[in-house]
Amino acid sequence: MTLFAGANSAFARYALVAVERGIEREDGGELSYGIPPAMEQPEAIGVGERVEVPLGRKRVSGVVVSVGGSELIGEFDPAKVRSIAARTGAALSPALLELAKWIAAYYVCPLGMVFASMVPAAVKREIGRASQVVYAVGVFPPDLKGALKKICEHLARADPSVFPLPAADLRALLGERTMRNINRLVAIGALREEKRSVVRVRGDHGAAPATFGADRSVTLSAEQAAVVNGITADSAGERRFGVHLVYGVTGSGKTEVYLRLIREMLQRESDASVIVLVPEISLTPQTSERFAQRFADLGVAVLHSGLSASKRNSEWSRVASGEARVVVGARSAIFAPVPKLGMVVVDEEHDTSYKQDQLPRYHARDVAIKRAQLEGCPVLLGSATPSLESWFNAGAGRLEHEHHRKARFRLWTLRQRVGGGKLPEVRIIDAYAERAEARELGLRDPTLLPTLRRALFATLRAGSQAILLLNRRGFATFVGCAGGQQCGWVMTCDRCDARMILHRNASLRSGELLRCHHCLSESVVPRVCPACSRGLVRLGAGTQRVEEELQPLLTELQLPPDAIARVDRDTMRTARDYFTALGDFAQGKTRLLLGTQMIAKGLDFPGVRLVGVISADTGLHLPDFRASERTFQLISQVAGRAGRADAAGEVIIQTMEPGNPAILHAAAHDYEGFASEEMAVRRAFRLPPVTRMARLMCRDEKLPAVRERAAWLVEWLRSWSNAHRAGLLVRGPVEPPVARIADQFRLGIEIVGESAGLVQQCLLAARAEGLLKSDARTAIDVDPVSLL
DNA sequence: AGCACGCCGACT
DNA sequence: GTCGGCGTGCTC
Repeated sequence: MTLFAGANSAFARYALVAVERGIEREDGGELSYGIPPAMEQPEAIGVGERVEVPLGRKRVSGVVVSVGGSELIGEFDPAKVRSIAARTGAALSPALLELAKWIAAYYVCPLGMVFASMVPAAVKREIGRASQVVYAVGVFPPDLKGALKKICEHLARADPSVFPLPAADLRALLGERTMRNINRLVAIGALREEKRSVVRVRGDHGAAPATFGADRSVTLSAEQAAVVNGITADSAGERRFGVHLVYGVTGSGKTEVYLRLIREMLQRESDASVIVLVPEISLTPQTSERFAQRFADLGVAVLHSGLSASKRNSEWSRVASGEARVVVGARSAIFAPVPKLGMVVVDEEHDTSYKQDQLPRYHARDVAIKRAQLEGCPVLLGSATPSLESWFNAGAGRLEHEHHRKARFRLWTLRQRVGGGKLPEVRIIDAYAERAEARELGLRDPTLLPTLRRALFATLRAGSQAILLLNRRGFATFVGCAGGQQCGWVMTCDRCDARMILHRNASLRSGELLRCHHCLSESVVPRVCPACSRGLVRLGAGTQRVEEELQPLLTELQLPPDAIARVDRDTMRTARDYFTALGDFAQGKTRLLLGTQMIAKGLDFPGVRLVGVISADTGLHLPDFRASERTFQLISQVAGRAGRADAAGEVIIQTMEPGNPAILHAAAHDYEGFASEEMAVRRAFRLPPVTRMARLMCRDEKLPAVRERAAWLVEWLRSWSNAHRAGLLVRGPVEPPVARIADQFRLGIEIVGESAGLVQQCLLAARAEGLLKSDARTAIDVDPVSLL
């Protein structure tokens, strides 16, 4: 014990801080810091508080995970313990802290990284927050005369609840044109100056005008009422946590069910708030407007990627203060700091955008369930095409012997469209057969085959609207030598093992360029084949190609070229572009919407009579066990856009595989049939949701290095499973379909187990051994939504 | 994630 | 002989 050891490093209290860096150690990676006594005024630092701490020569933010005495230093050299630099912002609630710990453990990721993504950057950096001087009534001195006396009489008469007031409001109240008298009153103590922290939003001129018509609270159908009443009853009483899967066909009025239940829950608990998650892409002004109108009295906050930093920060504080009791937002809105959680709604729960593809790789639906469990409230999962995970958890489509695992979700079904609307008629077109027909008609390699072409022509001529889906961007997906087999040259990316995609671009002299969709590199299109100097072919149509093919059709119909809107990632640079395109279509300004999966979701367009799927096969043969499920969902979702309300709609699906079960079931609007067939496949091959999976992806610039590391990991994981009798299946190293991206070779490892717990234990053991961590060379993905 | 320390090739 | 490559490990 050194006498002077404490001279500059001993503190009365210490804190463990999870810093927002990728520090990953077996103990979790929290670092110990001293708490300077002066910092604990007026209130002691507590668990969950956000702080800034010195780390190396930088200052980083973090969250206090525990406070205590010098025992928190552990083995670390006490002389090296530094002091917390600052307290920033409000503390995270105990439930959010607990949630963060669960995410860090379940998704095998550093706790600090979880905190980093729980609070938006704008909120952390306090963008738009300023301190504002406000005035409160002080003590009036007895012997005042003239103007000052009058002002004090005025202040005494005023409603005390309006204070403290900002300067401008105070001047207005007192009818003073300048600050002169107010400043004099401050000087003598009749008024007190205080500082208050406010978030100012630049360029915010109040709520957006309601341009989409007033939201009317309609009478519920018997089915809807049964669901609302059932869930209301189920979540009453002591144990309110429960997961409710609302499976309802498109147009069955799921949203109205959510709205009623939200109202019910908020009425039941006057201090609670509700979080509504929607896929980023469907968070349109129309969506948020519906909530904003229905819950205008309770306050609605909308969190989406299009918000300015200051707006995001102000919405966040409206949520935290309870001023907004309904929060609508995409994935990260599940971390909204509501004072008390009354319910969570996850709309379109099957949507893969709920899974974050960067660290921490969490699934917002599953985080929502965990948060609801921690806070003791119900969760609603809604979809017309539930993920097989949720379907399985709801006990639907299970075999007899699988019922020993009790259904964790309650299933609620809406089978009818509200207002008696009919589901659209779907026609499957054999693309192979119709191509022959097209050739006879003299059409050169068309993307729109005769049936769809005729239907589209008729629809547009009749003044109706149509939607065309092709889930592929660009003009052509294949640029190669016209010599075919004799030469075989194909344009590929030199940094990735993938073909480059041809994009038309009018601003270029050549009018086109090649782009790699993996590393985003670009290249000019060679004039001739670099290998043999023959010409080039451009095959495999994308949305741009369809757009070009549609132009003569529009001319024939005497429609202007802008009667069609192409909606894909290339044309929609910002959220605003997307909203504008959908808005124009909803108002009938555009007649034809052509796009990728972006157009499959979103809002209802009553004027749409025809939906065409140009190629149902695009995603069908990806080497991913969910390829069928994805295809089924995409076709079902886009087909649901046709003919709502009173008018019947038509859907035409072009495919090279007219007998494919995913396509047949989607065409028959038969989710349950599809689910039971697909579940049989998953069962036979021991794939999720029957089992649980985690996937590791190793990356390295050098191929032998990845091979060695992946092989070594596979070995270790297998021997761990054997030693612990975990029965895990470790598959790999598996070469992914694109084996090299941006000069990084990739190799995957799939870990499949009977339960999530077994898979997690294995990963945590590997991490504790120091063999596995998420870094630039290894990605850990628990419950992956894509294996590509 | 940064940023240091530390051991092997082409330069003055 | 040195300058510098990025591989490995620590940051309280």
